Amino acid sequence: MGATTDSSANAPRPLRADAERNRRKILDAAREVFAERGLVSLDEVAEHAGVGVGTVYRRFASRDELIDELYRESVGRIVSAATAAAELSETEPWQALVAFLTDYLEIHAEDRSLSSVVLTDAHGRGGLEMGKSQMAPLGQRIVGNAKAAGVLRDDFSPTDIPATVVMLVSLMNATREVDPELWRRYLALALSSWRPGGHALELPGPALGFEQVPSMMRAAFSGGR
Amino acid sequence: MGATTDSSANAPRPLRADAERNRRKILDAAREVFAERGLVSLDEVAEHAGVGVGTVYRRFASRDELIDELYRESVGRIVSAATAAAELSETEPWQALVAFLTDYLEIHAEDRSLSSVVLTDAHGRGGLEMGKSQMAPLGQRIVGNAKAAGVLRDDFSPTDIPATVVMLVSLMNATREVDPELWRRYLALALSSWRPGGHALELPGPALGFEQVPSMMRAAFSGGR
DNA sequence: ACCAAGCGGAGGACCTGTCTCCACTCTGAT
DNA sequence: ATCAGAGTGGAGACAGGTCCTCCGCTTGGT
Repeated sequence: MGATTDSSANAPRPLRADAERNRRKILDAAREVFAERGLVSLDEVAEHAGVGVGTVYRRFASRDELIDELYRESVGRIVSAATAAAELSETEPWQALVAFLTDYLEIHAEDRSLSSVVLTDAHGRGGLEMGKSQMAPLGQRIVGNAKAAGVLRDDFSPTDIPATVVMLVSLMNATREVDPELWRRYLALALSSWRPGGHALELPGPALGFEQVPSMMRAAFSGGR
Repeated sequence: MGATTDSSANAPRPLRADAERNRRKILDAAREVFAERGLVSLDEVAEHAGVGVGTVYRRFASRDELIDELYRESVGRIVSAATAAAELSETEPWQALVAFLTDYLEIHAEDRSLSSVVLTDAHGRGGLEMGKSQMAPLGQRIVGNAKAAGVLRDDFSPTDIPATVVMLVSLMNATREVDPELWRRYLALALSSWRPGGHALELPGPALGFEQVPSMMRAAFSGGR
């Protein structure tokens, strides 16, 4: 039963030292470049990592495999935030809702490509689906508690959360370069529209300057299609 | 001074009947296909129009030229809506704001590609810039009147309008197939967050069903990048 | 009946991204 | 110190997409 070097019987094979070093370089480079420029090509990741394309493709069969590897942690952080908020919502339902959305959007603010990985099933190879599927029930519980406590208008629906996330993340992606904190202003506005009877929150930051508007529009809609 | 057939001296040349017919077919096809699928290639426009690619390229030097031609009217409609709202805002400032945003977004709802043409300068050949430049002052006047009348919170900024447009148009583009009227719900929520002290409006339609959420997410973020 | 204006659409030029291949280099066990 | 074989790099094959040209054939208008 004893193996030559490793304990577990089905250990695939230890990577050679230089190979392991390159693997790390690739993962770090990918994390960095995906976070700031989106899901670029593996050729670009290779260049950023300072290795050849061949090296990247030998280590990761496809970009999707690399994505699964990279985003496991982010998905975990999101699920933790949601779980914590769901628990808090038993006693402090409004504060839990605010905290959840704030945490959730802060995580997205750190990584430009997170929205396409986490909010759709178009990328990755299924390794993240389990984590993602936990979100809906947690969201329902947070909304349910808030409504039961009377801090949300009656016609509020749990799906208003994802719809609002779409709007805020779209805005966030459009204003990343120009004012990376701007989404907080519109989150505060959204939240204040959800209270029954209306309940104006204080806005956490200033609006955009006039000269920044074209750049936001360009980032939001230049893609065409 | 007399010309053979036409009055104006610098008339370039009358188009042959079949050529004129094809020109119309191209324009109509482009309007239709741009409205429902975005700014697709001229090859696709040609196929949709039932003419050869060569015919399209002989008539329009580039896609941008075609765009200028097509969207002159839409820009005109937007400017009219804004002008009318700015005038109405002298006497009915809140209603004017609501009407302006509703009209503006309804025009966008009819045409998927309008946002990339009208809200950026990335498409077209400059023929629409004059119209677009009229928008900012009209918006400022509408906001100014609303604030003077006390129907907008004090910290509301004129640039909150374009930021909100980015959010609502992004949502609209993501929910076109699934629920083309959904944006009205979130416009109502946005508007009610703008009133001083809070003022909950009635929501004009239901939220999305749970099963429609993934499709919205996919449409919003599948692009990657 | 004639012929220039107009037509279609195959295909060339170019771009971007994915992935393979193989001559060479380097690691690490002996 | 040696050397088997794991690991490397990057040119380039391939796929898919857009733009645009070219030229033999068709058609409208006089």
